Amino acid sequence: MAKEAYIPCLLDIFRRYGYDGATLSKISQATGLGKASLYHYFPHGKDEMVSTVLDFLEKWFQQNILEVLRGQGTVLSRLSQMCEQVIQVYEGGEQPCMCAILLMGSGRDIFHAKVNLLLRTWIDEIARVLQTEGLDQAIAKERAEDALIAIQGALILVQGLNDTTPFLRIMKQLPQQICRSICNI
Amino acid sequence: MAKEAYIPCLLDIFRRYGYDGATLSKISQATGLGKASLYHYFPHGKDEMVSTVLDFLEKWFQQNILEVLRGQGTVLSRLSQMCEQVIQVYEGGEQPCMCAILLMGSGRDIFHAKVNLLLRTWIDEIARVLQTEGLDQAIAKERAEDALIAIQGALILVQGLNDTTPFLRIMKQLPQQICRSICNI
DNA sequence: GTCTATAAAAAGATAGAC
DNA sequence: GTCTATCTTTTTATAGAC
Repeated sequence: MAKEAYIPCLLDIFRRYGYDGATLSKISQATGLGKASLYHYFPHGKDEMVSTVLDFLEKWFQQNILEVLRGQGTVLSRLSQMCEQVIQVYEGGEQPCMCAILLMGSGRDIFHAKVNLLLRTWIDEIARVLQTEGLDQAIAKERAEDALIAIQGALILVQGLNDTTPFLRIMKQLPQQICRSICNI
Repeated sequence: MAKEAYIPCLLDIFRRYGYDGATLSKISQATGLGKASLYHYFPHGKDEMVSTVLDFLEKWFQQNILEVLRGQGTVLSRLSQMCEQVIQVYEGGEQPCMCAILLMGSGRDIFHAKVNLLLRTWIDEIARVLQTEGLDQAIAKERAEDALIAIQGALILVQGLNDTTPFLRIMKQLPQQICRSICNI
């Protein structure tokens, strides 16, 4: 069995318990693998598991977010496609964001650089899309930040309220919201 | 020394390391108290420390957020005052939110009810303020949710970017944003 | 109230059989 | 590749002296 097969399970565990809360015992139980087997796949232990999951998510991000933003169609259409992907990956708001998870707790020191890069890349790409449609550079960057703030904030609130409604509402409104001066002129 | 004296230090530790990452060793080092002394103040261990911190934050929230929202002045002025308090408590975006911290990790199971109540209370109070100024009930609730989403999302983004600028920008824009149809008519 | 010392439990990690 | 067994380290918790 290839170690990639365990990524969905690992992702689930880390999102559920966080970096510090995801103990090897829990991971062992969830994957059905003994601790020794886990070290066979991931010689450097938990950190390597997180790294593997992050690499997977980065690839997913490249293929499903960046690709869509760089693709064909109007700005509005591209942002809508992005939002659909976002809804998918967070399972309609049921799942927290791995980036946020890693920023809370002692995993922060280890993985901050990767999370930082991913967030900046995302912001830059949204801003680029808005700019190509004539939006001022500074405004475009702020709008892109606003988009990520809305996504991350909605995911947090939804976790706290135990109700995904606000997340789905925000995702529905986001495309119009972000390119408002472009569409409304 | 009363145990209340250690609350700021405990708050700092939990915000920095999260529930699972905040070990007794770290807490011992940060407070300058031996482990046995910690159990003298908090017989039930870490959970009681978190509970004490949460009680403190709840009181702060009552006195500095709810009080302001229920106070004198225009809607815009009250929301502005709220935002100033928010900037204070999160130290201009440097500090993460204790609610978000507790929602990520295994502390979630223990403290979710308290976090949930606090978030709902906050939303309800903002919505109430907007309603008294004639805003439709459903819209007011969505706007209140939007406010918390903006705050929480900005705090996450700022942690990821290591730059508090977006948080301060969001806080500056928030009052106008939230009561826009009231002010713009 | 604070400490030292220590115990008990859990987590992280490895050796070696199959 | 997976396991049992074991080991080390860390974490949690307590007893008892001062």
